[in-house]
Amino acid sequence: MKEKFYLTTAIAYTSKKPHIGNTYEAIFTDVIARYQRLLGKDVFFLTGTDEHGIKIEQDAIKDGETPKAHVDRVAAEVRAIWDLCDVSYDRFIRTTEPDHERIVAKIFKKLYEKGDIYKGEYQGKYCKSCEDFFTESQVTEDGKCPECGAELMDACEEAYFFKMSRYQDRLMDYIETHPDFISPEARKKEMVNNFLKPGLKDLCVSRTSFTWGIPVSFDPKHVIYVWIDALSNYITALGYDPDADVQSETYRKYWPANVQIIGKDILRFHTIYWPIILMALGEPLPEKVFAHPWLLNGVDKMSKSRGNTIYADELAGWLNVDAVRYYLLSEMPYLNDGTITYESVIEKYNAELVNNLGNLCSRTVAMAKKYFDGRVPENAAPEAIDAELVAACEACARGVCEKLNEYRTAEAIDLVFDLLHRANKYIDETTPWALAKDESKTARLKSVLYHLLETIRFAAVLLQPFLPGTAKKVLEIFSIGKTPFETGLSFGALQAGLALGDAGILFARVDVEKLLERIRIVTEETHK
RNA sequence: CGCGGAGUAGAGCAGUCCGGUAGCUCGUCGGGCUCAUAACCCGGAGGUCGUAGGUUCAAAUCCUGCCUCCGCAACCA
Repeated sequence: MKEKFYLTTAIAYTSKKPHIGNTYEAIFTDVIARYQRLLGKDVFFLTGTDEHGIKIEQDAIKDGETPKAHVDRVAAEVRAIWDLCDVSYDRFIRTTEPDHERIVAKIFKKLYEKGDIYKGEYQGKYCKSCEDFFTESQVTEDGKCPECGAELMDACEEAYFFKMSRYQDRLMDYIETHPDFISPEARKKEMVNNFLKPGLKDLCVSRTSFTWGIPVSFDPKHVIYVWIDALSNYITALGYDPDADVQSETYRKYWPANVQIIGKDILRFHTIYWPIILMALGEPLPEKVFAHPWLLNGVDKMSKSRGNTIYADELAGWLNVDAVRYYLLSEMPYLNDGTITYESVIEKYNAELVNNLGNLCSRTVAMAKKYFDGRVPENAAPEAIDAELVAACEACARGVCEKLNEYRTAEAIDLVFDLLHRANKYIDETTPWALAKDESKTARLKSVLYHLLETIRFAAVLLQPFLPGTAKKVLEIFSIGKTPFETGLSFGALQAGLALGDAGILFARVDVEKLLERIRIVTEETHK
């Protein structure tokens, strides 16, 4: 039986259309999902949308919609962007699905009956104009509303709380005995030092200040607050039921998750509250929670109010999907925040996709057509330098797998592009155009072209997780489809005599200045 | 002394664990090549490796102090 691999993204909040930073998470996770499938595993990739809460209620009113219409619209936008970006999820869950709502209500009830959830009072500050509650730590230094700056009034609201402290020691044990559970390492220290060591406070898990949520079944003036609702998606999507004697086949097969990929902003919820909820339910914990950094526009955090938001679909429209994927994957650091600007995306596109990858394919296929009538020649007269190229391919394959196993996608994809650079250099070293002029060197010319074509095929196999669309096009030159790593990463698999397809133009060159100008004009129009 | 990360060429980064002539990409200057999408390949210029000390034959790398920037610090989706 195939080994399973279950991975999830955080679910996107359907308050507004997701920007490129949100999209990064889906693409990053997609790379891991595709990689695991190419390794031959039975992968289940879950993503979706978080659709309850006061913000959505408010945004819907602002847009003159019902909350339901609002989340339907935004969820469709999220899904359209994920689809456009070739995010190969197996299931797209929405927290407004009846099955999810039903199970979450049951989970809440079960935890209440176990005594993990109790009724108490939520102490806080309330802003009349924003109609929103804030905690002491959220308000401004002089005690004003962090949103609008107005005076705040003391407020207290009846609410249900989760007894976090009850599970604190068990969670500490788990973190200590599973050193890879919270990753990267620096993030683990933040969680342990800031929250666990000082001692956990109980978590407020219900609200009465809004109604767009899942009602507490035994006390319906309360709705279940985001944590239990949203986090549970990872198991409700698999058919988990807290009251079942035997869990569904899907759940038994895939849970616990091999990795849950999230943004660093919601680490606490996924490494403290979520594991504790699972412990309370008596379910196993995920193997790993991986927190990725953020993507900043220049030095600023992206936000609609700043007008500096970049969207994946717009960017893909200017270039193409794999240009977006390539930029995000190669430019995003492992720990620190990454940056994105239109200019940097276009420059990277020209330098690597057009000049390195695109041109390598173009020049190699052109030579194969010219010298060998578009057929793969045999490796007739190999020399030492060819072995170097083969060794580079094999080292690249090993390196890509090592890096992907550590979720270091930037370093992994860079290795492939290093290999492509090596292949371009090999052309200069072997000067096939000179060999072509001397009939006595035809055998050697065959070997050179064979090695080039095989390197391109090899690189395309490795590019499949990162740039699926491009990899597919390149593999089509060799008349092959999706290729698992096990069979694809063996240098020499390419058969002599094969008729090569047409490479065409993989990536068209872009004039940076002209395109930036067009983008500037159009974005000013649409984002007014 | 709350916890943690970072300061390396004009920009963006690697190297620091296991001290030994400072490296990569972009930009810039020059050369080569002509198979290719004016692409590709080679070379030059450009850095007191935040700062002050210490250890050492030798420090970007180890130790100590200081400066600067950033993340986290409990209900922010």
